[in-house]
Amino acid sequence: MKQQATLKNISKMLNLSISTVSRALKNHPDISEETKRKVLELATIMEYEPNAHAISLRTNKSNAFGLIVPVISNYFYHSFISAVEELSRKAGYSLITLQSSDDPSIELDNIKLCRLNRVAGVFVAITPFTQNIEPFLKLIASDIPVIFFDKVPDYEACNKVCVADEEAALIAAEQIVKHRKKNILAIFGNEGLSITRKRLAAFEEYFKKNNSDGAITTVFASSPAEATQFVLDHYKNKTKPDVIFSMSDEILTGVMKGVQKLKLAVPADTGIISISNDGFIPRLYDPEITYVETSGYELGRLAFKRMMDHLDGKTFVQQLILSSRLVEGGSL
Amino acid sequence: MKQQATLKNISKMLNLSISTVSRALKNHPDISEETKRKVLELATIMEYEPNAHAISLRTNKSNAFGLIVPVISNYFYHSFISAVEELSRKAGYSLITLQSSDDPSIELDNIKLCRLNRVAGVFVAITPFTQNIEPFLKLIASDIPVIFFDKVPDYEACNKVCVADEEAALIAAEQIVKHRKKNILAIFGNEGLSITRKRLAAFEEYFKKNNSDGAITTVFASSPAEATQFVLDHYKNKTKPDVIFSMSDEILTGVMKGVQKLKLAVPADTGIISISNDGFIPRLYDPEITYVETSGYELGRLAFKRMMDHLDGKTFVQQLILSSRLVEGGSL
DNA sequence: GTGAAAGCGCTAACAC
DNA sequence: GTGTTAGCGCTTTCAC
Repeated sequence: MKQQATLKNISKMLNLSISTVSRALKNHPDISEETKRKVLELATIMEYEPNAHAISLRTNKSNAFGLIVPVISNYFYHSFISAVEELSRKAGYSLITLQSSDDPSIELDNIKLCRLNRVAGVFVAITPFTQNIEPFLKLIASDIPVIFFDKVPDYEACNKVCVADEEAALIAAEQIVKHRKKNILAIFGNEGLSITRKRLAAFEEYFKKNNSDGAITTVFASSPAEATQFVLDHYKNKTKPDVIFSMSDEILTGVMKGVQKLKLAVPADTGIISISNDGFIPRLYDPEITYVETSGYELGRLAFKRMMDHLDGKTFVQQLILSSRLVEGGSL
Repeated sequence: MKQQATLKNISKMLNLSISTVSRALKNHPDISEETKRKVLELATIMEYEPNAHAISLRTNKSNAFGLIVPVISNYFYHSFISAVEELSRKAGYSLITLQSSDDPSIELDNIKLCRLNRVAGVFVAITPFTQNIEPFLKLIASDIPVIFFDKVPDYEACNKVCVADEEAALIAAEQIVKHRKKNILAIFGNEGLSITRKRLAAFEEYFKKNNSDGAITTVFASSPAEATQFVLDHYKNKTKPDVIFSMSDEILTGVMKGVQKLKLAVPADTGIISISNDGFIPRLYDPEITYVETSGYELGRLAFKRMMDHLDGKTFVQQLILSSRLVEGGSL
């Protein structure tokens, strides 16, 4: 194995001191042009690359961010990860990706790993079961900024970036009313999640205010299969729904399976509208499903910007909300 | 900000030398029980955590793996990443995830990053445009093992783990013959990719040997939209295909959109069979699509095992193939 | 304009 | 059983 290029052995070869070489490579004004030239030349030949660990040790900071998500293989998170990775690399940082598998104790391990690696900052979406956010506050106290995204704690005094859950539900409700649908089957996700509660509240609120004559049937599906079953059940009734609202991509996959099973024509037999991450799922069908986008990729960009601002000294607490937008398919 | 617990300041507080503290924490037999007890107690109180960078600097190895993929948001790779992350964490390693965005020059940067961070090993799926694998060979020469997966170079003398492309296509062909389909529309991906060539060759080979009376129409779609178009075109003909073979999840999404547009009944009007990563896409439809699985998650497990074996000294070159299996839906 | 030395946190060879 | 020392690669202060 070829020996590593270090300041030490470059300096030896040129009969210079280590510090001179270091300064030459940093283009320090003290060093003569002649010396700089020689050093640079040899460094290039030897493919000198500074040792990241040595630098991290000195500065007690690494050139890496930590990113903790409940699961990587998720409709939403891999878009987020993709965005953050891209921006991190461009800014000269690496990204350490960690998943908690919805387990708070693994999450705790992951926090510890971030601390061990003295990461420059942490992006985190907490698990549905995370109760205690003390460990995160301790990270912050150790001078490691934490940006919560998507699944954020209720605790106020921390940096958060979220998609506009209320707004997304509201836009969907608006569309339903605009298309004069009267008999709505609204399928939400797990009732315990705050995302469900928020979207549900906004959805119902809108109808209370704007459409007293529409009948809403609200159900909660904790899996796509349950969503399918709800569709099958409700279209057996005499009074069939004329539109299905789906809270998420995951629910939508279940809904569409039901729709296919019953061979319902969309939008003739029933309208469909969904909230979706990047529109991947809604675009799988024909006609494409009309959806309200809450983009993981965009959220990643927003979170990254917040992180960099924080590192630039804008350390005040901020809670950012990413706007949603309607993408028309042919399903309404 | 609270001061970090280090060996140095623990030793000061106990009036011991740094090395004694170090040894006590490592449960070294030389150290007296009494001392060990005292040290351990204080270390716990102070929440001592060894500095990963200091250790990496000494050993010139870090506790992290590098993982380079063309894109994170991909049908296949995020399952792979998920598996490798999980196993890495359990083995005490972190995972640095990097994406090359299908750009060899970014890939080069990523390799460099792995080297700077002195990662313990690298998992890599190369971009479709990677010509020069010298940089990877240099990593290996610097004592950093490289495991190629999925998209691997033609170069022989390196460690590779792949899904069984030939076998997968063969199993699919077998099913088509078994179901007595005679008029086959076979849709493959980008003709330039080796994965396409392999699957195509195995597919055609099988029919040449086993079913001289079946008519195969082979087309290449470089996007789901093109696949959709192929379906629309071929079902306008007098002699309609009685089965569609789709080479990948990506193609399948396009195929199914065409099938929905034409309101073809599956399997009555046409059979469908696909090769798929984890079955996520095939299971979205009703009936569920019969597919041959080439699991990214399983491939991740295999690659990780190979990496650990390599680190354990089994450094010989190996090329591993992950078997495929048939998962029956109701589409044939 | 250049060099010597200290120190980041940790480990291990070598005293005693 | 414990301490001293040197060194991993780098930066920076202080000398000259």
